Parts: sequence; structure tokens; C-alpha cells
Amino acid sequence: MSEKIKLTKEQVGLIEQYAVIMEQTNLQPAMAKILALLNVADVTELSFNQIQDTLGLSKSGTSQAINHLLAANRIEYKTKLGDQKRYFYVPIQNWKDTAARHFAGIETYIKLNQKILAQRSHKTKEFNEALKEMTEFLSALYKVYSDRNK
Amino acid sequence: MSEKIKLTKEQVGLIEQYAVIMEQTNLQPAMAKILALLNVADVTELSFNQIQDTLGLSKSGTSQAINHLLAANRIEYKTKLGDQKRYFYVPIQNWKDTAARHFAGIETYIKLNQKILAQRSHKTKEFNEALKEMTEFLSALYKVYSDRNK
DNA sequence: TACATAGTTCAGTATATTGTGAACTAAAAA
DNA sequence: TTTTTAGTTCACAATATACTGAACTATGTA
Repeated sequence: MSEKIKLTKEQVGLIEQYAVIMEQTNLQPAMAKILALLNVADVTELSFNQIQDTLGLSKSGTSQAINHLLAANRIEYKTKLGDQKRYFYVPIQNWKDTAARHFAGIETYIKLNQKILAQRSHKTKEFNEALKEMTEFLSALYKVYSDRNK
Repeated sequence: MSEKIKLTKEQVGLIEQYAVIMEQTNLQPAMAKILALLNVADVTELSFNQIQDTLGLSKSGTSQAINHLLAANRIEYKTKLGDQKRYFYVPIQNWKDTAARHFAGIETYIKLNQKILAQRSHKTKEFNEALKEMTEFLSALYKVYSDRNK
């Protein structure tokens, strides 16, 4: 018996839009749809079967996508006593850790640009100034993040 | 005759690091190396042959990578009178346009999350609050960008 | 023990990516 | 006109990706 969960038309629309945005960040379609579902559905913890049936994916496709998402720390699961299923959810409460990883990448990029600037010939003035401005803008963004978390 | 350009050891190291960062943003290796070279080299405008020889790429690989970068607006080229070559460069002076496109994507994501929040059941209080906090953080970043550009 | 549940793993298919070398082409130079 | 320059295009190879269905497995239930 299908365990497809009920969704309003609005929710279906939001899931589709969310999935497209996720695909644009280089996530594969099945993973994108699972993340979208877990972000939009009112039931925030869904079983393997609920995910599979609601999204119309194959069993193995669901398994592989879930394992990729688990490996990438995009989802987690919990179990319930007296129930052998796993319930998958988006650990949205950890969004600050996710942000921290993003900003660590940005910091690396900022520092590399600073090293590049430090050794560039002063003959390419316009290039250097634009690179410096851009790096300073990134630093300003970084500051917004680090100020909020100090 | 090879038109390989001269690079210091430090520059070679910076190019390699830059290329790795670019590959992590889902750019293919050849494209990543070309962008890295054009960001680090003191000569900011390089010909097809200088790029190919300096990076040790095949002719067709160079052609395809350059055309991808041109199509993605990551590089541009200029010509010089009395010289049939094209000279490729990173239009770093346009970094604000690039930032604008990034933030347009972030804005779309923020608005979608606001729509999701607006229709979520109030029963998932913790989820909703975390999603709201995250969306507000993204809005704060967005504000840094839009304040600088108003 | 037998059966159901909750998945995992594997082989295969289809398609996309990332490159290579060789042949081709258009414009300019000799 | 012939040759050189500055690339482009194509056929091919190697590898990666994104799934499917079918068989398998581990744990719990009857």
C-alpha cells in the first residue's frame, strides 16, 4: 500500500520550485526533490517509503539519494522505539554549522586573493584595484557572518 | 615555438591553489586552470597560444574551455590592430555584475523560504523558527550587498 | 521456523563530461 | 597564388552520473 503523504497544491508547487533551485546548486534531481519535500512538508520526519511513494522514485534510487544526502550531512535520521523504520529529516537547527563551512570556503578564497594581490606587479593597476575591491566586499560579507557568531 | 609565459614559483603555486578552489565550485579542470592563470599572471591579457602552452593543454581542449568560459561570461577577449590574435582576460572590473547575479539567486531562495514559512503548519515550531532564523541571516547578507549598491 | 519489513547491492542502460588528435576553415601575410 | 596564423569542428575514448529492476540481506514478528 502506498504511503504517499498528502500535500496541498501550494506545497507541490513549492517543492517543485525548491527542487529546481537545488538542482541549480548541482544536486542531482532525486536528491533535490527529497530535500525539497523535507523542507516543505508539514511532517518533518519522513520514512523511506513515504519519501519514495510521495516523490514517485524507485526503491534503489531513493536508497542511493538518501545515502548521498546522509554522507553530505544534508539530512539525518532518527528511529522510534517499537518501529524499525528510520525517519529522515533536514537538520535545519544546524544551519549555523552549514553556514560556517560555507564561510570557511569564502575565507580561503579571500586569503588566496590577498596572497595574489600581495605579489602582483604594480603595473596592472586597474586589475589590482578591482580585485582588491572585490576581496574587500567579500571580507565585508565575511564580517557580517563572524560578527554574528563571536 | 612555445609561447609559454614566465611565472615565478610563487605564481605557479598560487595558480594551482586557485584552480583547486575553482574546481570545487564545479568548474572543469581546464577551465579552472585558465581562470587561475588569468587571475595570477602579471600579463592580464593572454593569447590562445600563451594559455595553451603555459598550461600544457591540447589545442582543442583549450578552444573548448575558452568557449565555455566566454559563454559563461567568466572571460572576455579583445583584439589589437595589426594582430589577428584574440587576447583573453578576466573582466574583473565587472565583479559587481557577477555579485549581482549571485545575490539575485540568493534573493530567489530567500523569497521561496518566506513562502514556505508563510504556509507551514504552526505545529512544527522548532523547524519553523530555525528556518526563519536562517532566512533572516541570508536577508542580513543580502542587505550588506544591497546597501552597498543603492 | 517461516514470513514480513526495511532497506542495500548489483548489473545494466542511458546520457553527460572532459578530454585527445586529426582534419578542416577563414583571414591575413608573403 | 601559396602559405601561415589562429583557431574550430569532429570522431573517438575514457570516465562519471543517474537512474531502473531484480536479487539479496538483516532484523523483527508470527
